Amino acid sequence: MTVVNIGQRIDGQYGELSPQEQRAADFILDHLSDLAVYNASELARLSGVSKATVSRLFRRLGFQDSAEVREHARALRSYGSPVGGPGASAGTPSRLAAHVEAEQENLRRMLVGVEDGRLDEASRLIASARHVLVIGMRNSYPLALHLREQLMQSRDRVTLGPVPGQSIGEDLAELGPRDAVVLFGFRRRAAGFAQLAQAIQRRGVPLVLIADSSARRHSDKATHWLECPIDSVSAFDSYAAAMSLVNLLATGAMGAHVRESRTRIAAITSAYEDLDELEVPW
Amino acid sequence: MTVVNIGQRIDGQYGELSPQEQRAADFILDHLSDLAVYNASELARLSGVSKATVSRLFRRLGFQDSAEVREHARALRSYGSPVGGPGASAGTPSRLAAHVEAEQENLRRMLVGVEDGRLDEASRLIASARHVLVIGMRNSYPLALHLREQLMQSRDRVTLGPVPGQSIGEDLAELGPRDAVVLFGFRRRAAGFAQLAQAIQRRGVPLVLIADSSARRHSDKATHWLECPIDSVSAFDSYAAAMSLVNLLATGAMGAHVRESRTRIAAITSAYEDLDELEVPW
DNA sequence: AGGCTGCTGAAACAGTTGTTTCATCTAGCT
DNA sequence: AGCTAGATGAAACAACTGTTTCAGCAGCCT
Repeated sequence: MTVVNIGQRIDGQYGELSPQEQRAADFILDHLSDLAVYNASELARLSGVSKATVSRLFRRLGFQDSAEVREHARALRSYGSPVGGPGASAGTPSRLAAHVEAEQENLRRMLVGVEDGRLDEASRLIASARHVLVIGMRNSYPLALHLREQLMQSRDRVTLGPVPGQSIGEDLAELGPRDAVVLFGFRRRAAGFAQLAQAIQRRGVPLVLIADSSARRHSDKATHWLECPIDSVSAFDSYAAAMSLVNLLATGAMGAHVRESRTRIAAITSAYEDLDELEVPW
Repeated sequence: MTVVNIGQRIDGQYGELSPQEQRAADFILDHLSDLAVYNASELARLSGVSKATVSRLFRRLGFQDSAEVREHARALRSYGSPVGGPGASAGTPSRLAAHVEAEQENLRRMLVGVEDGRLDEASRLIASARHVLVIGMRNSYPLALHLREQLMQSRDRVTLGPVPGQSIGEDLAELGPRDAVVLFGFRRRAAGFAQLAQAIQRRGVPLVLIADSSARRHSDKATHWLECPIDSVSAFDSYAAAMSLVNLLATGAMGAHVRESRTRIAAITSAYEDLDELEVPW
């Protein structure tokens, strides 16, 4: 069974629609991807017809009422691929597609939560801090590790904690207001996380906290709070969006850094060289 | 002038919000990118609070009424489209959008390169191997680390190499045709990569090779070749899609594994428990 | 011209949404 | 225990939304 979406329905009977109905239909077609955002009254107002006409149009298109259209529009909204009906979901391919769709949604959400300048501020902080300490435990550790490596491309004095056999306290003891800590705090945080965040705050060290929504309660201890979803259709959380955020942060820090450092050229060049570097012959 | 969006407003006073208000705020944060789609009643229903609470929350956040929130949500929604602000775009917002778009493209390509059964085969191999050795150096190391942690959720005998102070040769010496190696080989491979791959092949150990296109020349040494793009608009490669692939592989290995192991229930249960686990009190 | 048909928006109306009020409840305090 | 302050949802209500009715109107045929 193929789902016939509203755009197709309009195309199918555009000719039989009355002039005013066509006007409304035009507007709908022009805002298909946004449709869920408008209600029927607005549709009427924005397309310059009466509410009555919109109401009639929906009927004509085979919908029971405007609520049905709304519902339909929301189903459309999660587009990304005009994936087949839900029936096919049993098999492998759509399981993978669902996975990818979830990732894309995570990316979108990550972006929205970060694009209002937070990312830039955090980048600047990291770029200009005297010393940067990156902390991540358990599932957050690979992210911390990766961020540290990337930051090292454009600045020095970036350390990773905790180093085995040394407490974080020791790392922290050397930091002050002119330094910065990047703390990853994704779900399944180790015990002591709150104390750690608090200790950082008390020492007056600017803190960039990167975590999923479960860490909101700690966000007040951070000077910069970057929320990143890790939702997944599988039993494991997915850190793809987080990985993407790490890239953004490292990139941003490099960009911000170069403005105020004489190492600018060297930094950029070396990073780009890395990119283009030919494989070493073995 | 920075626009203070609703997400920031919530973060700014999350602590002062009442429990129910936090509940509603959580829902809003989780649907920031979608916010324009919901009206206040739905927000109330979906987040499990009364309409009154939602109404009060909006006030608390500095909005006149829900109409203002709606308007605000629509303004937010504008990302992704060429927002068009003439000079205003100053790079930042669309730079981020471009980044996310590149990530999504990587995800799609990763999926296409993997959904023809390769992933399933690799998963089954990993699930049924006697011993699994996961190897990743440099930029691939965080991925290897993460994969190892995830695989440990559903099976034992998963080791990570190389361990500092020990050569990979030693790890490898104990492996044979009934074991498996997962080798990450993303761009900027260390010298010796080719020899390593060859050594694995010669020992007859099944090899899952995960890397970007630059490693194609090594793909013939692998029994399972999973290509994953890491293209990025920035100076750094992005491992988001790779991270996503790791999730798929770990999930698949768990799924394949349970079919032939009595630890099935335990494995699934523990993984799901992790998911739902309440935060430990600190 | 007259009669017919279908399109249309104004208006009436029923249903829904969002705000405010109010009684109840809870936690903290004495 | 009694008291207080804040939190909360039910309910009342005002505002808005969407459907239906209805009268006007334009086009068309005879």
